[in-house]
Amino acid sequence: MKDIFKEYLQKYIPTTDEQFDQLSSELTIKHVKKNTILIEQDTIDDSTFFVCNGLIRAYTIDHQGKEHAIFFAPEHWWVNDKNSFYFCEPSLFYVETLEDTDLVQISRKFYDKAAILIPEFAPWQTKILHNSIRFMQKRINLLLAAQAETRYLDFIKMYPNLVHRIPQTMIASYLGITPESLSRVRKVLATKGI
Amino acid sequence: MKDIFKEYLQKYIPTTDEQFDQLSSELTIKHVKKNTILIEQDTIDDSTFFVCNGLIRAYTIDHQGKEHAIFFAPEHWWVNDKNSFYFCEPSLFYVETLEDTDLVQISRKFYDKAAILIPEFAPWQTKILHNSIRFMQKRINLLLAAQAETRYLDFIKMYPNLVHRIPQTMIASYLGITPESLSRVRKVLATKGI
DNA sequence: GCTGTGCATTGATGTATGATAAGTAATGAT
DNA sequence: ATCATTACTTATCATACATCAATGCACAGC
Repeated sequence: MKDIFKEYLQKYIPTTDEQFDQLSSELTIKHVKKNTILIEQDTIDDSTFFVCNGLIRAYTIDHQGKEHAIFFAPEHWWVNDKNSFYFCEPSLFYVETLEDTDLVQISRKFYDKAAILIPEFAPWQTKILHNSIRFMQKRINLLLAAQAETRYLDFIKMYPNLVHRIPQTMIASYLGITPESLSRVRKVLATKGI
Repeated sequence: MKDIFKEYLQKYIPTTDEQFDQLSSELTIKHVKKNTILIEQDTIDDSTFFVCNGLIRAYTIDHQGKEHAIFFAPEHWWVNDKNSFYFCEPSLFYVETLEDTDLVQISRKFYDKAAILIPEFAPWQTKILHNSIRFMQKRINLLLAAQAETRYLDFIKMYPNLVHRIPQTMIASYLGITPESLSRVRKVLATKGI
């Protein structure tokens, strides 16, 4: 399983097998059943997960008990709660598996070691952060500007292969609408020929 | 004006006057009148602005011609469009002054030079990125979970000193509601005693 | 095969917010 | 100071979406 992570790493930044071996002790393989909670809301956990296979969702629960999907993470995504991982404060959301998932648990130490060992590591992580910021800005703009149908169309365009792996209830909560509304949106789109 | 930026910098990371002088050539002082557009949507501009005094807003215009505030930036904020600044792609939004504003225009080169000259610079920037991500996640969660009144209350809590400097139309667009709705929300809150 | 449980759909009804329009207050220019 | 422009409020009506409740459907366990 670590090999998947190694290959992924080597795809983006030059990493020798020796370098990887030195970092390897900071990595833990986990095979996790569907519907397992990896990070609890309001707890402190500084680990990051790399998804080898499977699917993860991050979500919050509001005071009414309603869930709101913050993001989904399929294969080759990094998952953490910045509040907890970076700032050592209570996490803002839950992180949970939606499928049986193989993942690599990465300690905070890994980042520090990797930054020293591999010169390209830190800049690459910076790029990932920038990417995530522009992604979120796009999403905020959609939530402000577009209505349900547009948001759903954007979702299936962005994640064409996830639409059928994620329950509609959760897609609805990602879009900020109820499952009923999503169902109606889908009905309208179906008459238009998707 | 560069002194304000220098003091700000030295407050967060140890920077000698000599180090700062070496970077100074990558900084340009600008005094900009109210309502001046600094970055156009859909153009490429890799500069970052540091606000010394004044106030800036970033916003998009949708296909209906409506404006949507992405964020506001008062004194001591950094402003850029990641798409343009980091990825050299067309910017996602406009950046405009809401008040007469003094700012430092920072070139992309500044970042590279500073990272070499000052060891703490890159980690500090990483921290700013992480902070901005958790801020945006909070905002997404609010847009998904909360209704107008809660979002407005959160806004005035977050930016107590900005509420009276930003026209309500723009606050409304930040919250994802119409100015009329904001007016209604404010009326209800007024009867409750703010 | 049944039967239960969890999602998705559908319909009836309610509500927060949008759209439009018009009035008032504040701001800025001459 | 006056007038023009912009910003905010108020009112009415329209609508997208929520809520509540019922039904349908699929799959799991027995």
